[in-house]
Amino acid sequence: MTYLDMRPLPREFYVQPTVEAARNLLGKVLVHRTEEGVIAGRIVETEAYLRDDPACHASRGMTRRNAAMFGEPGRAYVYFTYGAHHCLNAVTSAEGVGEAVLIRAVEPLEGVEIMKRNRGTDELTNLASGPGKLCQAFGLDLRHNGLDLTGGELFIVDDGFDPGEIATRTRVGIRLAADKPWRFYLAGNRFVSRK
DNA sequence: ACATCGATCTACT
DNA sequence: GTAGATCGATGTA
Repeated sequence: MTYLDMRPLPREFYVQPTVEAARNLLGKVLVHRTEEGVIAGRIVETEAYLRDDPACHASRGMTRRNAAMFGEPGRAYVYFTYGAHHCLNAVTSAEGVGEAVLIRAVEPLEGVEIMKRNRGTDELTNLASGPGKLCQAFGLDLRHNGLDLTGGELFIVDDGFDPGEIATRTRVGIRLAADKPWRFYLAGNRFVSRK
């Protein structure tokens, strides 16, 4: 039994208010089928980015970079930033709105050796504890922008895990709308990017 | 055309 | 704790 055999969350899952989606994605499992093998990790930290939220890439209208955010829910929005890093989002809400959930951290479950190689470290808590690290560990880049998360390559499954207590904090690394409590993580989890 | 800055990470002090 | 990497998007001229 592998996470590959499990059914991806359906499109309807992503058609819900973005803050709820951010909370509901906690505890689910992100799966990437690569040529090297299957990589999977439990989502332990997310952030919501809303349409009328100055910190959201979509808040100033559609550009080539953020176009995927305005596409159908259940697709990936991957962007490149700081000249070095990629970040993975799941498009939520409804098509044309421009909202998404940033997947900030996962607990490595499967394909750990691949992740270690991709990241150049053996330390489990340093493999995917941050959005840039997560994409590097999972081998995600702009080629995956717009990919359908209900398909068979990159998807999210529910394995019945109980996320337990969810902590709510302000988002990391933003200047605008820094007071919004739209960051969520599993309380006490050691794989989050920050406590 | 040029300047600034970013949903980050690493290395170094 | 702070600086530097490094490039695309955006704002100003």
